[in-house]
Amino acid sequence: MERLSRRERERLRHRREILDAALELFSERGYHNVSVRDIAQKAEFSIGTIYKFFEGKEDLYRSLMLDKAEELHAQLIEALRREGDEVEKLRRFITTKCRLFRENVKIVRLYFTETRGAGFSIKAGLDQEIRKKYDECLKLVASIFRSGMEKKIFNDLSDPYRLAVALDSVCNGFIFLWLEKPEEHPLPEDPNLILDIFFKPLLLQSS
Amino acid sequence: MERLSRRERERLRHRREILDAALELFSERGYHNVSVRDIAQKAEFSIGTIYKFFEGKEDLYRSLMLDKAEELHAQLIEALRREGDEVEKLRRFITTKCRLFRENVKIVRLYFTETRGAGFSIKAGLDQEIRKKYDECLKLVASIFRSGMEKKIFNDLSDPYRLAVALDSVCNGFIFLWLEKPEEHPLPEDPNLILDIFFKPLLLQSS
Amino acid sequence: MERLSRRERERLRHRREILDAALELFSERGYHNVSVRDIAQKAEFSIGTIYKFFEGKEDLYRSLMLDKAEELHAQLIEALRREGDEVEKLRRFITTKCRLFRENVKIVRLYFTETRGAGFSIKAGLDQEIRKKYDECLKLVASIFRSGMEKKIFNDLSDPYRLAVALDSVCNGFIFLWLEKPEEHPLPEDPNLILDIFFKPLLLQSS
Amino acid sequence: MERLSRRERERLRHRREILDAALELFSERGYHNVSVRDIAQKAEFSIGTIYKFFEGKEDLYRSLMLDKAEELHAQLIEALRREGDEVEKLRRFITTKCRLFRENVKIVRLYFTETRGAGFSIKAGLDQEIRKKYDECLKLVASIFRSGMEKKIFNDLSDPYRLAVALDSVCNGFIFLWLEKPEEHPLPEDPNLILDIFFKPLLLQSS
DNA sequence: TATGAATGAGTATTCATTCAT
DNA sequence: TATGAATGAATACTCATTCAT
Repeated sequence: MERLSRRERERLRHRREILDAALELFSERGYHNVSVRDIAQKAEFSIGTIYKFFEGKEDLYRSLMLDKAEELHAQLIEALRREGDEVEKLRRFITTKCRLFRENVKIVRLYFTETRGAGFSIKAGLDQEIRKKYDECLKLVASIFRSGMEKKIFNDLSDPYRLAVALDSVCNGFIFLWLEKPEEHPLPEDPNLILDIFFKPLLLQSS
Repeated sequence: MERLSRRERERLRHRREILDAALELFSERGYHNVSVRDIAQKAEFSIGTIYKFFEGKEDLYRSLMLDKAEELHAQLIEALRREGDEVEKLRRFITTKCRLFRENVKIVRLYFTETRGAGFSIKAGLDQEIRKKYDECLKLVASIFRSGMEKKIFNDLSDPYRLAVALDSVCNGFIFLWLEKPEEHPLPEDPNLILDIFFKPLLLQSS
Repeated sequence: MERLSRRERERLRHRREILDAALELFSERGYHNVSVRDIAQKAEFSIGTIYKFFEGKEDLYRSLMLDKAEELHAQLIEALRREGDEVEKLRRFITTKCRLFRENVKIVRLYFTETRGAGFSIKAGLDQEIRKKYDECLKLVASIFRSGMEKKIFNDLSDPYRLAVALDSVCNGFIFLWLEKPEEHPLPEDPNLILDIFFKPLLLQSS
Repeated sequence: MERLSRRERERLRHRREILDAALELFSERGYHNVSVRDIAQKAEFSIGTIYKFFEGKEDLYRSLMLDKAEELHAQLIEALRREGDEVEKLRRFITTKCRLFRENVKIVRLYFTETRGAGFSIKAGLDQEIRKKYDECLKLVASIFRSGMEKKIFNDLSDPYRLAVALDSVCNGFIFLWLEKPEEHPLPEDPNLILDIFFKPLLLQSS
């Protein structure tokens, strides 16, 4: 078991406090409309201290995004890896993804501006790292579809990776709907609401 | 038939040239990383001339987005309104959407940062106007699903609006894939590649 | 008798229209807060035409001030030169000065910013020319005091020029009062209200 | 006795240095012909530092004017309030006013452009604040005249406030004369030179 | 070690003036 | 001759970053 010195623990706590303040501000006003001074004030540190923890505004932003991205993806991947049959795993993917987004609205707003927005945002490098993690997830979902097809649980009507993208996209679509008008379009509690779109035929005369 | 004076035609051409230069730069580097000076230089006009055509940087951006959004949405809506049965209309929606995006990659990058990104970006008002148009499209697609259900062509496995969101999201998902790695993930020419995901059951033992 | 061609007369009328528009705007907003475009619009001429009449914004301003200054000083000097005894002439100076100011509030506002303000205003040259005219007036008033002293009508309690400055200053003081709060401090119709301050002793026990 | 920290004292010194540099430049070239960059260079600070001390160019100007106006008016009012009979007080008013102006030529140039110039200059609000102080002085002088009249020291030939305006105006007139040509028209050391104009009758045969 | 005063490059915007039509 | 589109230098102000204390 690793023990950090009090010094080290304090440092980490301060780092976290700065990141929390930054997230609050960035998610409210966007990267370019928040100054380092704003963050310092909100976190109740001096500007100099911010620069002790991060190389600059950009590094602070990157750290914020990567830290959270890592955390969220770790949870998502854990959910996908847990024991269970294919359908169960897909259900878990959907519920976990929805829960994570619900619990992390602020970072998600920023996250989507980055991952979905044009690649120029802030720094190309950030994008690449997050996309890599994102793709890891998608590939795990794809592998679930593939294994389901091999077990003849799923119809192989499309390439598994594309199916994964499709499933993920539908989740995202519903999440966006919820982000825009939370009361009008609540996030589905029941993953079947999403899964049925894939599992059941929409076209009746499937001749 | 309305005829514009030479003066008027020149003005419009110049306006277009400025917007084109701006689109090029904004899509490459993002709104905040492009200065009015950059745009002026790229468009080969003086800074003052830019301000003759637009009230400011923000107005220039808004004009760019709204002009294009209007154009794209007009085409999309026209495609949805043209005669045809429900399946045909959905196919047309997919092919048109994919074609429009393929032909307008640059604006689409910006478009997605705006419509899907956090609401703070640039100006809330723009967002609202574009989202309204966007929603108009979704509602038209929803009405296709609804009419299909009434005609018993489609299974009413989900709310039509949600189905529209799902279909649109899957299209977006594939478009993003293509945007990231165009060679690896070409945009499907055949709309059935997307439609089959909805039309055919993924789950085999649909007991 | 000099006759101007129609061309020439039109030119002068246009010049006057431009100067009138400029006076209106300058007196409302001040030299630096009025653009040549504003003047052109108000005068209903094109910018280019303004530059046909004046070398630039500064020249326009100078012309405006000098034209009016000449006109006003001409009237003042005429009033001082007209026949009459010393007391009559002083009365005429006061009434004429007050009337001219009342009738030309707009130019007077500008005039005072120039003549009394710091010498930097717009262009030192302007100042000099106007001050010269101004001083001409003062010297005429001084000569009235001097002649009055010689005729033993006036007590020679002070240098005539200084007396002239004093009389003029008291007029200005009352004019400023009136400019600020016209209802509260109306301009005296009766010149004796001002003259009595000089003519009668304020101190009673003039032992 | 209040002691300021070294930090605080430095700050105040820097603020004063900036104001001094600004006064120098404004009085030479006028508000609109001095840029913030000019002031920063003259004060040997960076532009950013100027904005640490003042909200903007206008605020810097206002601070400069109000600081000095307060200081000068405080001294003038103190002079008027000190013990003494009416004639003594008037003498003190004249000598103090002349001394203050002599010692503060630069600010006075600016002061007059503001208080006497057209109301549009810089910002109406400033004008109001200074005029209020100015009027306070005038009313104090008026009260001296009034009390003198009540004591039958002064002849009540005019409204006390108007007399105050007249006296002040004559002082201003002489001060302007001195500002223009200091050698030719030195500021009177002896206040009686001005007072006699009021105290003694100019008209001999006061029939 | 922590602070925040100081820096100055960078940005949006204005406007007097020119000149092709 | 009259026009007004085009020009671009100039300016107020911001903010990421540094560094002396």
